[in-house]
Amino acid sequence: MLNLPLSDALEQKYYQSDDVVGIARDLIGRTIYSRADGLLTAGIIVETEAYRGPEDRGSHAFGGLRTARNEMMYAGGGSIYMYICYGIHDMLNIVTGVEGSSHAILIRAIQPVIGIDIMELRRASPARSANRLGSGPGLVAKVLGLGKKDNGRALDGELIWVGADKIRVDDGDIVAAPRIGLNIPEPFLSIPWRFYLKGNASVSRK
DNA sequence: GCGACGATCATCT
DNA sequence: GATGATCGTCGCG
Repeated sequence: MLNLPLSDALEQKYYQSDDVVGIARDLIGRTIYSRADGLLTAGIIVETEAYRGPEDRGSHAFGGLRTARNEMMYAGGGSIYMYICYGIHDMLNIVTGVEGSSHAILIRAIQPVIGIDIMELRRASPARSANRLGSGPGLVAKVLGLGKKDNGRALDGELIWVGADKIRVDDGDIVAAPRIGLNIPEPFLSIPWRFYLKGNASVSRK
């Protein structure tokens, strides 16, 4: 097995900013690592979506809603919020902001880097190519081996973390677009809080 | 390549 | 009882 150098985990301070949209954009090009099942997997984050706490109609915390499901959104930045969508898919979110602010970032797509063979085993049906293994929010959680059981885990380098290192990303290579799959009224529907790496083969299909 | 649709169930009303 | 921050398959031509 190749002994690749791993990037150290971003410090917790990184996640405390109130600018969830800025962090969602900054995460593009960083690597997310998982040791689920004791198996190392990692991928470059190439697509994210910001959900801005109580004032964003698309957020699970809109209006200050607080339930058993979204409780982790209020825990403060540096942990993950996981929930099940459509009864089938686990969604991986990174919580940001200070305690009580309830901002979160959905990781929509990763470009596989480490543990590609493991990711292929975790996929029920075979992907067309390695680049497509994590090209959608449900697939990201699946290939990283993460599920609702991991809700609230800290991004501290134990089970899961985002590396401090970042590949070079030109500002013009990040596209800002409306978020996917929401059924909400304007102006929230068209807010360009989805970010992705232009031309990258691992970005989710529209 | 693209649009339509069914799967499947935790969560909220 | 209705609904989703989705995905894979099917039919088309």
